[in-house]
Amino acid sequence: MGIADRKEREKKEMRELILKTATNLFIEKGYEKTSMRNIAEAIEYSPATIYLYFKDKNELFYALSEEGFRKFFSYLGQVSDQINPIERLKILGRAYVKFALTHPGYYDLMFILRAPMETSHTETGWELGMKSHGVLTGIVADCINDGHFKGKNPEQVAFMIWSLVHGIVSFKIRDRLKMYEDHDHDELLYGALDVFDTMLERI
Amino acid sequence: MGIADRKEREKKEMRELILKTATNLFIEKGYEKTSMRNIAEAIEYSPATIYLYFKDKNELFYALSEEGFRKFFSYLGQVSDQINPIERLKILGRAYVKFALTHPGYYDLMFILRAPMETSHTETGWELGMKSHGVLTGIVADCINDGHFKGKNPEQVAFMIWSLVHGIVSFKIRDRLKMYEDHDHDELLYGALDVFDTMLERI
DNA sequence: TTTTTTACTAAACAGCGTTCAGTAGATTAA
DNA sequence: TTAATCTACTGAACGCTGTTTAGTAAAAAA
Repeated sequence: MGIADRKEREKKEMRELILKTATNLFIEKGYEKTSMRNIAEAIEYSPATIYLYFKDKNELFYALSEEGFRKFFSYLGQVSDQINPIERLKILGRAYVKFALTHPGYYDLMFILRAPMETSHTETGWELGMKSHGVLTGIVADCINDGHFKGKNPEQVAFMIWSLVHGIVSFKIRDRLKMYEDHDHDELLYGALDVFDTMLERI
Repeated sequence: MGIADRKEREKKEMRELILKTATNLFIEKGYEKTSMRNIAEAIEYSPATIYLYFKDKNELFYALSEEGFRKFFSYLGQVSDQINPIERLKILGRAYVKFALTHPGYYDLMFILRAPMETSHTETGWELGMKSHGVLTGIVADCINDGHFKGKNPEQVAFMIWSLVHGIVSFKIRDRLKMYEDHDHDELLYGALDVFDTMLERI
């Protein structure tokens, strides 16, 4: 049945169009300031049409965050296969920060924005998030095997490290670096990572 | 001129009433979900009246954040006068986390929420923020005097530490601890601080 | 007592997310 | 080919948002 095939294809294309347009708008204007009407106008359809493809604004932006998680995971995948796990940890931290600074819109959506998380956050996005976290816990486990973080709970260690990089980029993304006005931000961010590196080398 | 005095007093009282009501609403419902109409209804005045006392919603919530910064600074002031600066650092971190978990609404407003920061953030609030940051940099300076963080830039060290605690509480406040569902959150948060403590003892 | 000032509000504007009855056109069945 | 059905879409509305403005009743000043 070729007609059904074509219809299905068209439906998928429309979904893609909405998603692509929404992504562009959201990257240039930010999540909160991108309205369903904005998106509708950009694709030259009525706002109601979007609701035939996405349940509501949340679902639409969950789909976006899924794309974000895909990008995120590919960034973290770039960690070199350094034998020294502490070195891998350092590289992972820098990859994390680089992702956040390169795709602040996505990062905001994924890790900062307040959005009803009840919806199980689009299975795929969720799985990729878990997988990304697995990269970190894997390296932490290697560190512990190598005698680092002696007597520490691996989950707590991983969470501590994750919090550090999240804190760094959150301040930058949400514009809370006023007290460092006279400092170069990149220098401050990567300098903080350097300090942490030194601490990692001693535990 | 007693009449002018009374009028001024009444004006101040009205401002206080709006502020107090807004605070209550915002603490129980969150910033974004508290509307000017909600506040107006609660104080039994028309929405337009609020605009006679505050330029717009931003200014109203800047006033709120000022109160937040006052509370914040009083929390940080609680750091014991331990002689060992590393110990002071640990206590400061716990005070920070405690503030954020006790007043998540304020914390969100002060450090997470996206709001036009152009307005120089109500001088008083800004000054208290700087003063709070000063507490941290002061202790860091003491640490460096004691031979810790050798060769490191104090600002970068301070920012690193601040980022860590900010990251920890941000994940909690913005509900991003799903991957630690089976862990007790408090245990995770304070456990992460413990891990960091151990690292502090070695640098 | 009359004029002016003050404190306030009703109503509107333009935006928002979302829903729903209705429709034009494509598809299918007779 | 014609009639019936189904599909994709939309106009208009609902109730919400922050904000502005013209107008008013009461208080203060003249």
